[in-house]
Amino acid sequence: MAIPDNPESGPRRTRGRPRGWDDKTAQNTIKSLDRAMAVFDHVSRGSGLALSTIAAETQESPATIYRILVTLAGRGLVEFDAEAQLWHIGPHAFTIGTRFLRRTSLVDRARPVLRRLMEATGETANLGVEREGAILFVSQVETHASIRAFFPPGTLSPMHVSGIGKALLAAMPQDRLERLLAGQDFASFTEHTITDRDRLADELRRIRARGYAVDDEERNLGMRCIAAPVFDMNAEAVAGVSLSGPTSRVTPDAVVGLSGEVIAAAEALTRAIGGVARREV
Amino acid sequence: MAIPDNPESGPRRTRGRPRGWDDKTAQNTIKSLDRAMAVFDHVSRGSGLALSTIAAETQESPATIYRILVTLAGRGLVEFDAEAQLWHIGPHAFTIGTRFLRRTSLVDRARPVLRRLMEATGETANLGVEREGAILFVSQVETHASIRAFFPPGTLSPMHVSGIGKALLAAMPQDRLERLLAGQDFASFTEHTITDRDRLADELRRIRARGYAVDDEERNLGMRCIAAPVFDMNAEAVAGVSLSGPTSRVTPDAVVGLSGEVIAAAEALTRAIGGVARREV
DNA sequence: CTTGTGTTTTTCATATCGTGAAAAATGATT
DNA sequence: AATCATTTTTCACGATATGAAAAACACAAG
Repeated sequence: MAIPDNPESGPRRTRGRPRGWDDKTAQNTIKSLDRAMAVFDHVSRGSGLALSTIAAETQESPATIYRILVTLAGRGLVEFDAEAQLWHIGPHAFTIGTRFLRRTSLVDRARPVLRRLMEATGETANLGVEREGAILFVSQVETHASIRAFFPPGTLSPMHVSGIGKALLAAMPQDRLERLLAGQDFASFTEHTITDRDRLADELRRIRARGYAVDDEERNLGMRCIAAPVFDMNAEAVAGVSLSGPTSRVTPDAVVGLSGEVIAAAEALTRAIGGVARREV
Repeated sequence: MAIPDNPESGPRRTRGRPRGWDDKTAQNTIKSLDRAMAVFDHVSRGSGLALSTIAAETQESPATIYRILVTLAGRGLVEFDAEAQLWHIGPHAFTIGTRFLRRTSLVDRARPVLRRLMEATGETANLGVEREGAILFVSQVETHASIRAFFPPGTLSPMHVSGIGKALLAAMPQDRLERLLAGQDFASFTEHTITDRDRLADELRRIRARGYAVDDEERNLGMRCIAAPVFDMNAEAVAGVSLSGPTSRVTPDAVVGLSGEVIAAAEALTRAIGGVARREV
């Protein structure tokens, strides 16, 4: 299967581009609009909020909140439950929000995240998804170092020997986990491969606890791998981000520091595809 | 919109309710906010709009548009594609929008059911609810097959051309059915679309008899769909589960077998949300 | 390299319009 | 009825959103 990895392409009619498009330009924001959006966000989080509650929690005057809500309600972005006198997120917010899906491709969104991760750490960054009980590596940004982990996009790997695979297994509901493992034969690749079901269960517990998985020469001798899960809109783990490098650089000591970067990248990607992390649910 | 709302839900201290909550109170709206939301909506509709385009189409000054966009971008509601210099809907809009679905546990409960249905049949499984006389597809588990039915969550479809729509119509009390159909124009999508009121009545009788509905290329040529209704605690059909796939796989012969799976899934979901099927009443 | 063109930002002076305090309205509670 | 806890509305003020125009910018053409 060819992985469509289209780097820079398409129309490029760039004119009048400003220099810094970081967030320094955040001086030109409209204050009142920003505050209104904060209220919008707040309402969407809660499940039925009273006007007074919102006012208190957002530190705004009830009058202001009232006008914001009425305005948003006029466009269906929020909704008023007249029975219970509570404000909810409205249907049109859903309609607008789902329009985002039209242009979301996990792979495209992952590129900048992977690049940043590689640049921050100097190691090869990977993106993998689950396909038929195995991990399919779909995208990658390679390090510049001459000694590097190498496995091209398109590679398939059993779940129990890949960092991403273990990260996904650890983030999975129990029943689905069991169904997936039922079809596995726990093939051994190196002397470090986990081939025992109980040891894997232990490992998954550990992964859940610390938030990232490590493939410690379980697939290839001399290669270590750190991975974290990416969640979709349903808080289901749909992909994993990983960092892979030679054991000489990715030492057990280094893993601790690198894991932070990997987790941050996974979280950034989760946000970029409109996902929500398990714990936010 | 008939999504079962959990009646428990927090404080119910209803006081100081206003009289008319129609739209007469739309005098208290905030002008600038409303205009900003119009821009937001506009951006979400388009697929990549230039600042100048938005300004022209919304009749606002470029400067204003710029500030609105920068503000919204600060919250991830819109996004700026620096390559192409185009504005898009942002990931956070999606995040907020999907929170609409949390108002009901229906979607959450449906996930495992849909997944199992997909795995059992190999075809894409969908969940839809009725909203304003149309079917809103709110959740989906896609098949892995490369030839697949595709319509993203958030899609709206007239009731008479969707399997779920017909299943819901068939499970509806007569008076509500008539009220709903009154507002329909029976738009035709393919040569198989049912555009005649009497033929639809026949079809609904057939659906009631066998317990499932079939969309036989009535919406999209080459796509067949099998659907069954999901009931809430009041034995009202509040949602539908469907299976959709290409006519090459979902043949008339296959429909018989698949329908059993669909009905089972719908019944499982009915149980999962504490509903009761019509006949159990 | 210089000039020209179609963009996108920033500046700035102006009056619009959003704001909060407080009063009025409203329905639940006693 | 009277009281209370909310939610609307009113009102006067000044913060701030606004559009025009100028500046900054990228690219194309000369």
